[in-house]
Amino acid sequence: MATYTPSEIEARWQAAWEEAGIFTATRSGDKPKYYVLEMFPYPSGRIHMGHVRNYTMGDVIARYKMSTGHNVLHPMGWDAFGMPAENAAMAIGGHPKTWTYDNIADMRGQMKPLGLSIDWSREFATCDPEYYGQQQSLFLDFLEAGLVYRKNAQVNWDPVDMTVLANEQVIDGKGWRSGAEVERRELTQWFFKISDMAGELKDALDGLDNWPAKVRLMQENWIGESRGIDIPFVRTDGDGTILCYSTRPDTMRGASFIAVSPDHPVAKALEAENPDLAAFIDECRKMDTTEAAMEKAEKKGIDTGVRVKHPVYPDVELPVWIGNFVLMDYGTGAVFGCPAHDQRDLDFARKYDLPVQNAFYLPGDETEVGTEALVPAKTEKVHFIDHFAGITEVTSQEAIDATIDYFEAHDLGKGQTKYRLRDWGLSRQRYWGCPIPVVHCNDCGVVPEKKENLPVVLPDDVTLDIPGNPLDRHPTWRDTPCPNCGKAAKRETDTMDTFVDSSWYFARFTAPHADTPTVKEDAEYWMNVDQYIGGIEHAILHLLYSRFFARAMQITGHLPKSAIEPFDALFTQGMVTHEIYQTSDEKGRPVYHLPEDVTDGKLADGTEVEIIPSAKMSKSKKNVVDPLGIIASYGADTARWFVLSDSPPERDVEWTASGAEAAYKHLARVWNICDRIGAMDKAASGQGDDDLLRAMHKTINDVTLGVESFGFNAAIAKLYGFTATLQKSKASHAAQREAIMTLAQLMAPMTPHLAEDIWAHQGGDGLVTTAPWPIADEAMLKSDTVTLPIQINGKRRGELTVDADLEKSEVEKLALAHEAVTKALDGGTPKKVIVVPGRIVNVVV
RNA sequence: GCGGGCGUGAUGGAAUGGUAGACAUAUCAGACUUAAAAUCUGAAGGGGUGUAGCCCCGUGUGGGUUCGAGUCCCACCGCCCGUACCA
Repeated sequence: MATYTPSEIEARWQAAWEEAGIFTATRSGDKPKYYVLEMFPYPSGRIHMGHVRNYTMGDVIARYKMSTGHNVLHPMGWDAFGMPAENAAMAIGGHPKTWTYDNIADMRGQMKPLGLSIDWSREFATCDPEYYGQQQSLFLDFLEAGLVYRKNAQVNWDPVDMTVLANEQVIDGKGWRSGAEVERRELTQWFFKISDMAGELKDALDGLDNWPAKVRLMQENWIGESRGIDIPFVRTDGDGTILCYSTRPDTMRGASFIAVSPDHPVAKALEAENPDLAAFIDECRKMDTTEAAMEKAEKKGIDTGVRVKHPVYPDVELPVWIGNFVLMDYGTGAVFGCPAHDQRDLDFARKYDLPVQNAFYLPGDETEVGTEALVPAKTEKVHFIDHFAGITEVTSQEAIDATIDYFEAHDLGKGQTKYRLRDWGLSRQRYWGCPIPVVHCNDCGVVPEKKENLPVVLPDDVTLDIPGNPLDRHPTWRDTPCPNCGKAAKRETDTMDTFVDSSWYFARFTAPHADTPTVKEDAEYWMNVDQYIGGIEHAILHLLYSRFFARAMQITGHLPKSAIEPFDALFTQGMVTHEIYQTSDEKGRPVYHLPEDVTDGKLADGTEVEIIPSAKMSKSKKNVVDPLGIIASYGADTARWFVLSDSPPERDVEWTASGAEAAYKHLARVWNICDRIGAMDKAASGQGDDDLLRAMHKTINDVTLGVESFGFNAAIAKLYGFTATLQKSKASHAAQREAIMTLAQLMAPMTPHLAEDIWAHQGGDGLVTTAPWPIADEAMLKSDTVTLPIQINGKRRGELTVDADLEKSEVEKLALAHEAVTKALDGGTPKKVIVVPGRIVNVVV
């Protein structure tokens, strides 16, 4: 008897697919198109089981759609710019470009043996000048359309290394390399005007029916639409007004102070003359720039001495404080504090001994606020105290609306809809990114590079041995004639955020080598992405930026209007998690190690590593398994089968060696069944043909539903069950042959090589990959009888087997006659009987 | 801090509000074998008991809605993701 030898089978069928060219996507009118895309990988150097799982899922969908008569586009590329390449260059020498392209070659080589149905002719890396040159062209179009602008923004500044740090490089407020206390520094930077589209981006979420509800909710909260009011507070020193934004103007009676951001013009103006304020503002600038750090920091403030008039009670004066918790980017950078009805304001007021006064009570409970702010739901009715707009007992929401009306009527303020979403800062003070194609000219100012001069190519002759952006100190690259006047000028040395690269790659895949960003016919044919698959960690930023880009590309004529929501369906798979292995160098700085270099918590030289359960780590304490080792031992089909069967796609993946072994054994079992059926007497009669075929149609139905709903693990469980049935079957050759060929088809999206081999072995027509998906016969799915559990008071007490189409009343009669029921009733009558046809009977006694 | 999610046997997990633990791993028993491996068959949530049966408990904790809750609601605990310069 022959044995299952995946290495031989897999190489053979991959060659067959290649020769048939079936994964090369071309526009054609006779089939519906289907574009399936997995979030493209960062070329870190080695693929891991998480990648295998991600791309196998996409491959299952792509292959399934191919066999259901679709013209499938399934491309692959590389998100190739970013910090790790620069870090590698600093740590081990060499050039980011070499490191990146070497990694891409390695990873491509590791990916190909998986037998993915990828159209490799469309492959590109975002660091290819052919790609980022088109990105520069897009940038110039966005600039012309008014979608890009410059403004000052703060960055983390390392005063020792004299460089800008990413948030990730700031650890407990200190630079990761230098250990120096990080400061904030203001730079002029480029921004995309995403905030102009905030309302639209929020409203369009409603139409994304095939996105997970949690992602839509996260985006909605992130965009953060709020209805409130801008209220100018008049300064008592006659020096104009301070504009505050509030979503709770109804609590105005309880206002006891104004708090402005340390970056607010009022604060900046006073900084020069007041050393105490300057010291406080300076302290605020020591904090790193992340929202989490700001929110978790102790709430502090300082009185500026400035006073404003209460807009409703002009006799009341409110002090103006600088608060470290007020964000300049949100609202107007100034708020009024109402301690009685906001916990943060209350804590602040108690700390600095500011007045606390209720604006309302709960009806019938006139307790003054103590240590806990009174913040009932906006839908709850509250009793207002002496409200200026004349309202008494209404809900907070009604009070807010009435107050805004009152303020507008009396010209005290203006109702505003604001968003939490800020503009997208795209400037990065780094080398390994897409150069921003503008030139700074002393005479003409900021001048866009001419399109015919694109791409602005990154120079290769740089070194990363000293911190900072080497483009800043490049001897010649920076010097360039002004595109406008021709005089000597200097290039912008900032590069683009890598999120820009990943915000339109899906559109580029439709015409990956065109000399324009997109090609109309291709974009119109292939867009949208029908199924997008990726990690939940991208739920907000990447997906929101891509949605913005699709709109901006539509405005600038690079995408059709139909593609402004570029992803029709989204599936978020579980995280790719890792342990981090760390040691320290002589200066106490962290050094990281690959899992394959760590054995029992030690390096080869015996050094113990610290295992950090930080950001993205492995749930299990086991090391990360190299997919190549698995493929070498068991074959790609085993790896694919296991990563799909192990856990539900939306959860984190965990590898177990025994699971892989079991997957291999199962595939070998299927192969052996195929072998046995091939050797059967073709003419011999058998028993149980009908049972086998019924089981087969049930399995077709279950697996089809499973694949369509991303229930891959459940689909595989059904395939296990059907394999066991087939294994024990004594049916005729014809029935068993039909069963094994159907089994091969159902397994084909997951284990395509094995499926092809079985298909060929049984004399199937052509390739199983292109064979039409089997269709379940409805008539074979129905069964004549059904077994219903009988519950008494919700607890299972017996069961009843009845004809499937028996009347409800008849079922009830039979149930009441059941021994367990008569015993429980003890001669009495039931309070209630619930019969759910085909499901359950519940008797309440 | 804030926003979102998750929590079920020894383990990964299954379960349109309707028999909790499918399927798989590990375990145990049996068949085959001189033996082992491989393969095949079967058992198995915990506890009790009169042991082919029956009863009690059981899906992080505590409440609630319902004829019926792993599933829906509220509160809490733990973990994970995001938090705008990691990708």
